Amino acid sequence: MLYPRLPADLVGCAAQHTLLGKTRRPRTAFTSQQLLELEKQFRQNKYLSRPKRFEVATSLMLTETQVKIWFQNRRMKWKRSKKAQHEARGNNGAAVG
Amino acid sequence: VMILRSRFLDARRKRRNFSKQASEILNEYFYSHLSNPYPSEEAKEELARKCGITVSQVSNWFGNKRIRYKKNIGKAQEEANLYAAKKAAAAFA
DNA sequence: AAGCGTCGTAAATCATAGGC
DNA sequence: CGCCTATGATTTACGACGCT
Repeated sequence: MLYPRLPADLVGCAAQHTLLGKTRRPRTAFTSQQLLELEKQFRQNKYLSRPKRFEVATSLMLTETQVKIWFQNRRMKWKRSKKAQHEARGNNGAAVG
Repeated sequence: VMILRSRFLDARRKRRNFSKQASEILNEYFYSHLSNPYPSEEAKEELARKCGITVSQVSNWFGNKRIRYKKNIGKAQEEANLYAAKKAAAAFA
């Protein structure tokens, strides 16, 4: 079902890891309240301490792993947006080609 | 309830479809690398330049394409044949 | 070893574009 | 015009690998 020869492990694992006994957590739709609080925490700290992570996870009824992953993803998004912003200044009207 | 997530945060999601030519370039790359449709960072940069879009957009395009191709092999096969034929024609020219 | 970091990705979902 | 599918972008969740 996957491409015959992918970079080995890249997709290979994602496709059938269920055979390893683990089940991937279904995609959760975080509530706006959860998102609001997570964003608020992120504005204060880009990285969460262990105790803070527990506190946030508990109050939002999420697992600590979900909170950890959310922060990891949020940092990547933050980085992308900073990069995009940076690039947008450099050319200020200049064409690419 | 939380579906109210939209309406204000999503004005950013304005998008335009890529040009016909850009789609051609991306599809040609995809179908000529079907056995490993994972362009390197360098390849993505070149595709982005040729298509006049960003590297992130190239990544998005390949992510969407891989998934949607797998989800409909039969239908996509026609597209694959189309591009294979196109490639063959180009080889003769 | 444990554990969190980034990077690249799958898959689901969102929101709009565009055809009819 | 509204409905519907195509399509680009965003959002969760991981595997691989890094470092400490």
